[in-house]
Amino acid sequence: MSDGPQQQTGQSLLFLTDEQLRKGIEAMFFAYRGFTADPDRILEEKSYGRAHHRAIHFIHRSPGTTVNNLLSILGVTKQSLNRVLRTLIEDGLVASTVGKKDKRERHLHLTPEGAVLERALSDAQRDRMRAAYRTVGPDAVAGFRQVLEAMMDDQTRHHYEAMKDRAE
Amino acid sequence: MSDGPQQQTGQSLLFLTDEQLRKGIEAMFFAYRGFTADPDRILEEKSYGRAHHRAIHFIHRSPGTTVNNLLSILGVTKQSLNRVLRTLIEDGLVASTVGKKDKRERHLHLTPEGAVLERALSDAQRDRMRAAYRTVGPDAVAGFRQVLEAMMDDQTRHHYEAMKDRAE
DNA sequence: TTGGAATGTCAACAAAGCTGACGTATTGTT
DNA sequence: AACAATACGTCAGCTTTGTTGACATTCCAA
Repeated sequence: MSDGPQQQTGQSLLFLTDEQLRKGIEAMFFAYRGFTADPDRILEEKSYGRAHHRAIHFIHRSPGTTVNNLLSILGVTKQSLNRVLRTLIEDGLVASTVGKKDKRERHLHLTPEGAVLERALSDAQRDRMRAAYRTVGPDAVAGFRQVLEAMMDDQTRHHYEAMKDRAE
Repeated sequence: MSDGPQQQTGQSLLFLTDEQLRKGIEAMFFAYRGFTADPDRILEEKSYGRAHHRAIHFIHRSPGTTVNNLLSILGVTKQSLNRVLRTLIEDGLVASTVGKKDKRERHLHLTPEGAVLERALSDAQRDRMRAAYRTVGPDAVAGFRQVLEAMMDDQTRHHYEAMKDRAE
């Protein structure tokens, strides 16, 4: 064969070789380390971990969200999330208020102090992202986002889409 | 101002807004879950974890690598890696042989059985990657790789580059 | 009104990271 | 030859963050 099993519509399928895919896999692995490195440094000072960061991020994104909702976004068990939330509440970074309609629910908000940490974390993470984006330009960034979205699970993509256009 | 602080060379900087960057951050977070989901399922059956997967992957990539080298690629402590390596060796997936030139070193290889698991894991991970790549096309994939590479730490990028073109 | 479903909390355990200390074999240096 | 440095393995103990199981509270529907 000269062009692979699929019908070629004029463009090469060389980007689908195992070798190319393996490079993508390794790039993803190594890049994720960079992605978390800067916030990790800030978190370490305060003795928090990535789980705290994720909780803070999505509470900031969806103020008033319930524990259950946060659970399904983060994809962990409620017991695991609860431990993190408890410390954040004790430390005064997150406020938990009993639901008005349904008293079983707890609505979560960042306190002013929590918002300060959120800002520090997301600034750090955005700085690296911005530098990368600026280096490669808008077309590459568009491709980046397309691949990531195509890589998500359907359920996960649902969460992502739901949040995506909320504030634009 | 009408066009932002930087000098515009004709193209918009809208892709550098905080909002766009936040979307990229969330896309990265959600996509990484998809990225690991398929191998995770296979690993769970065998009571292994992601740490085992990473070790197997890079031993496959660099047959005969030493423990020290693997350590610096993975970015963990030797105690942590050793725990994983020990179980893989006990289970007969990895072979550790004393170095010929330097007898202090141990050279790591996958056994045939280890290669079988490696293949299963990377097939699963590649399938998803391939589907994503195919959906978005080669230009988007090129952008994806560019952004990931720009996001890495310098040290990490060094490991990535060193491995990148070994087999093409 | 009562029993089941939903929401959230507490307890105990496991995986996988970490530091620190130490032993052993080997290599390199003085 | 003596000594320091390197590579590796291991023990002990700690932290973060995931898990399952048991339980209290609240809501809703039969």
